Parts: sequence; structure tokens; C-alpha cells
Amino acid sequence: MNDAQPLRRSDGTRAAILRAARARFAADGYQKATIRAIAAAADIDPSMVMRYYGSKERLFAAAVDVDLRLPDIGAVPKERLGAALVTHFLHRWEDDPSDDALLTLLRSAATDEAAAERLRGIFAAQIVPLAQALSPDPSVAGERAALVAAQMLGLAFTRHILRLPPVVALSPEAVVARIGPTIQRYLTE
Amino acid sequence: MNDAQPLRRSDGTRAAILRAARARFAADGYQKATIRAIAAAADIDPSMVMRYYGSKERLFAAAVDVDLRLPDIGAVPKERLGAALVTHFLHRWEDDPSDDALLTLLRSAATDEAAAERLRGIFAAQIVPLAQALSPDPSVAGERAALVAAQMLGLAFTRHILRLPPVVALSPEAVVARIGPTIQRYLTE
DNA sequence: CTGGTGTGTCAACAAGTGTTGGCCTACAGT
DNA sequence: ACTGTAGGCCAACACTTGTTGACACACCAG
Repeated sequence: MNDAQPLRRSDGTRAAILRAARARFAADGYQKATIRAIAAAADIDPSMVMRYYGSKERLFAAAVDVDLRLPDIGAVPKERLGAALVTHFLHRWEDDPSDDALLTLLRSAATDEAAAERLRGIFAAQIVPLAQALSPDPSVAGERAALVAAQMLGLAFTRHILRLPPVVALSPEAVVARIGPTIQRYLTE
Repeated sequence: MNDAQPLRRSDGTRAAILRAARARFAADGYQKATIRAIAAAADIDPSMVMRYYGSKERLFAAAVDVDLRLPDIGAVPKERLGAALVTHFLHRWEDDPSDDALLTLLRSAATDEAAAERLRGIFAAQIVPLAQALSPDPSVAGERAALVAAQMLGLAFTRHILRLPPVVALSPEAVVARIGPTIQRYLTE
């Protein structure tokens, strides 16, 4: 499973392509982002993208490798879980502009079925288990995870994709104060 | 301001184009939906679309003419507002498949700035005033409208665009029971 | 019947897409 | 120093896109 690190001379180019791809996919979504635009941003020829990543689809897959890095659920007291989760997502979205894979997926999932499937996978692998740790019954855990996802993705969509002015205007503290209790209720009530 | 109803012979074709356009835009979003696909669905030539609607952009504008038809805020008691709003939106999305303009806009807004602007306009014209009727201070009304929009659009996105299985599985009654109180709190607390 | 206008089809344009193959160039191992 | 190979660029492919203009048919007023 290890890559034996061949340390090719082209690793710099590969990284530049991936960086540019993340930026373009995040800004435009899967369809609107073109191989040519990505190549131009990385300052190389479009054919290099194909050489190193095979196809636009595989490049996209490489660009969005999401790990929500959810905080350890045991580390926070149960009554603070809602606020902790909201705070965590806010930090992921706002303080870490280099890794906007989740927003890229969100933007692309609206029109690209592959991106949607990927987002569903992340939900199933990372949100559902979190809910399951709190309520063992899988059907109630699924429902709770669903409610949490609906609220959090709605926040991400209106704040970072749609950029609804009043949602953008909310301070992080206000977001945590208003939406934290909602998540708390969805998770534990 | 009236159209003097010339009652042209081509009105049927115009309507067929608009119907097909709504279906394609709703299913694929602005970019992925092509004039040719719309014309094929309407069983006419692509050039007719241009003749009657001028351009793809103008056709899109004609296809998404959204009126949320929000219920009269005075008609329901204040403590039932949340449930009433959630019920209303559920009906708009699920029982009226002919008019999915809002979902079309939601899907397209992720990658199309014009659609996003249009959605922001609907929000400002229809959600904000509703919040303002409950709390006169415009800044708190804006915040409340923002929270409502984030929750409701999140529900629409996860249920109808992303189709997250646990969100789809929620019965309408469960949605109202779980999310109604959230909206209620966002609006009035 | 005749002319004109509105309705519709066909073919094509120009631009942009993902993708491919050929051709240089420069570095690595011998 | 020589040579094979990997890195990189150029030009082109096949295709799709929105859009346009020329042409054919049908209807209706005179």
C-alpha cells in the first residue's frame, strides 16, 4: 500500500495541477471548470493534465478527497456537542481556504451525479456514525444525521455558495449561538 | 401593461418549449441543459427556441418565474408559524411537480451567478418581509430570515437535489415535527 | 387566385470542449 | 560523451455548444 516514493522530477507540476484544479473546481464547479483553465492557472499545457491524471473525471476525484476530521465525540461534554460541531465546521470552511473540497463537492453536487454520490458517501461514513454513537437505534440515528446534514449543508450553501447577504453577515459567534442549539436538539433530544 | 392577447397560432409551440425548458432546467441545471435537448423534448427545431425566446438566458429567465406564495402570516396563530411554513414548503416541492422553479433555481444557483442573484432576490422580497412582520427591527429580522433560509434551503437541497437517503426517507409529518420547531425558534424567539 | 406574413425545417457557422499523438529538449545512467 | 527516457509543448482530432440565415410550407386578406 505504500507508494515507494519514486520521487519523480514532475512532482512539482503534479502538485501545481492539483492546486489549480482545486481552485477552479471550487470556484466554478465540475462542468464550468475547464481543463484549459486549470492548465492555464497552473501555467502548463492542458495535455499535461491528461498525462498525469488521465481524464477530467479522475482529476476531479483527486481534487476532492474529503475528510471532515470531525472532533472526537468523547472529548466534549454531551450538552456542548451542538456548539462544538457548528464551531468545527465554521473553522473548516472559513479559516482553511486551501482545503475547500467540501464546498467544491457541494457546488458540483447540484448538477453532477458523481459529486453527489461522493457527498452522500461522506455523509454516510462520517455523519451517520457520529449520530450512531449517541443513539444506538440505527433508524433514529439516521434521522438525526439527516437533520444535522440538512441544517449544516443549508448553512454552507447559503453562506458560501449562494452568499445570501444576511447569512454572510452573521458573525461566527452568532452562527454558533443560533444554530448550535438546533444541532444539539437534532442530535440528542 | 396588458398584452392585447394577439392569440398567435404559435402559442402552443411557445408553451411546449416553456414546459420542456422547465423540465430540462429542473433536471440538469442551467449549464447542463442544452437548447437542443429542450427542443428535442418539445419536439421542435432548436432554432424555434431562439426565435421565440431570443437566447438561452432569456429562456431560463422565462422558465423560472418564482412566487413562493407564502401563506398569509396573519391567518395562522403565532405559535404555529414554524409548522405552517414547513408544511407549506413541503407541499410546494412535493405535490406540485409542474412548478419546480424554486428547485431549478436552487440547482442552478450553485454554478450560475445569474440564478444565484435571482434566488437572492426572491429571498429578499419574500422571506425577509415575512420576518419583518414579526420583528420590526430590520437587523434582527434579517438575521431571522437568514436562519430560516439556511434551514429551509438545506432541507430542499438534501432532500431533492442531493437526495440523501435518510432525508428522503423522512415522512412529511416527521419533517414538520422535527424542523417546524426550529423554524419557530428562528422566527420568534 | 395572388401576395404576404407568420410558422417551421435544414444546414451551417464560430467558438469552446475533452482528448490524443507527434515532436522537441534536457536530464539520468552507463 | 552518449543515449534512452521522461517532461513538456504544439497542433490537431472529433464533438458539442449557442446562435444565425436561407429556404419551404400554410394560412389569410385582397
